Amino acid sequence: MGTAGKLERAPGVRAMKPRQIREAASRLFLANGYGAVSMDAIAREAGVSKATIYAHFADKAELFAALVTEECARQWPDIGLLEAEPGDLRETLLALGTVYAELLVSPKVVQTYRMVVAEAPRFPELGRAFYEGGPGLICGKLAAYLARAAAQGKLTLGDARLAAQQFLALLRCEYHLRAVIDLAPAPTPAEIARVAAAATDMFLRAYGR
Amino acid sequence: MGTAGKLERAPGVRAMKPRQIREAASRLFLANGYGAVSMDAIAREAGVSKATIYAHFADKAELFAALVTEECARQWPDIGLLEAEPGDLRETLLALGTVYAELLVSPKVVQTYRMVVAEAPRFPELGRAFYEGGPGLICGKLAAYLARAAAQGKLTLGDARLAAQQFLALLRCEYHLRAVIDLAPAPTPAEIARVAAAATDMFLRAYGR
DNA sequence: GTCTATAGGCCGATAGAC
DNA sequence: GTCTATCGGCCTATAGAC
Repeated sequence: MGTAGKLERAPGVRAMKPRQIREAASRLFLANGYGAVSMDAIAREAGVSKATIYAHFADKAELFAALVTEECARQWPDIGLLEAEPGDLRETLLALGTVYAELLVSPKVVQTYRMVVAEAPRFPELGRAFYEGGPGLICGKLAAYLARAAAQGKLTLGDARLAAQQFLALLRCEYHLRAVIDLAPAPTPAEIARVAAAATDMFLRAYGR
Repeated sequence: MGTAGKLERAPGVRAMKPRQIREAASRLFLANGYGAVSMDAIAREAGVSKATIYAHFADKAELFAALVTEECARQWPDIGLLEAEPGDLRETLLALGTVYAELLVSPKVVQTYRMVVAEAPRFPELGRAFYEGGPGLICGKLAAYLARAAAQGKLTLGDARLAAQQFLALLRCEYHLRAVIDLAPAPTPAEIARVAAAATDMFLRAYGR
């Protein structure tokens, strides 16, 4: 590491420019949208020349699609609690509900959602990437979890997938809408907790035993 | 009408160009987004010169804001059934649910939503216009309706506003998300009916007596 | 791989005639 | 009010040196 051979480079420095480009472009696109961001602006923000960008990405559309797709896969963590065997149902739903309701109004997710919605007609792959990396993924896991809980007699349900969609819809609620159309203010943690509790209550009153 | 005086014009012809501009711009913005539509394209589509557009609108941003704001106020009809005295609750919720769930995936509403979401950070007035002309309006009316029904002993609820939000959230469900991110296919009328029925069921199991 | 320089086009907005 | 003509600028993308 200290003595670099002829053909070596420091690992952190290798391919540094591409990373700078990705980060700068990602930041600008998420904040300003596809149409309002120029390649000049990205080059300036990344500290490289425009030609360097074109050495790594065919054109602006490809750069945009690559970055947003990447972002879609990255921002949905922390649903491990749905993998475990169903314990106390209310507790699990409340915990999942709080995490998910919070995530749905977080700046990163809101910005990514805006990009995907705005450009979905012109970049169809973004819609699929967003859905499958986010809402679709969690909905599938929740449905499986609910089906297992039902098999254990912890609740009574007809269609597990529908029930999962309903629970997630209750978490989306008005706060998500207000966040994506920029209607302040953002919900406080207390309001998030209230929404998660209300969703859990309603869900268990409908399907609990 | 047949004999036009010196200073008269046929009423349908008066101010025809401005209307052509509005219609053409509206169509193009809704289909392609703010950034992807040029003033040249609008002029071409409207059959007028660019200078004529600038005689009626200060600049592109003002034209866009005016049209989208207009569109926001226009597309939420048919909630008269919430003004009447509460009759059969299940019937009313099911009827409202069907209309609303259908509206939420209609092309016009989906396109308007995309515009508002995409440009909300740069045109804050759009978010307010959309919310107050659409979801906010209907939520307020539904909350009032539910409160009246509760006063008549038809259901038991804590917070009417929260309950209204929950019912509307259940109607939004996954179909709205899939529509706005362009994930085909659009739900069939049968699927819409199923969603409305499921929302009504869940709501009444939670709050009905 | 990365730069500077620039091609070539389209954009928003305006001037001035009618 | 409406047009034609045009300005200055910024945009995407590339050529060519190193």
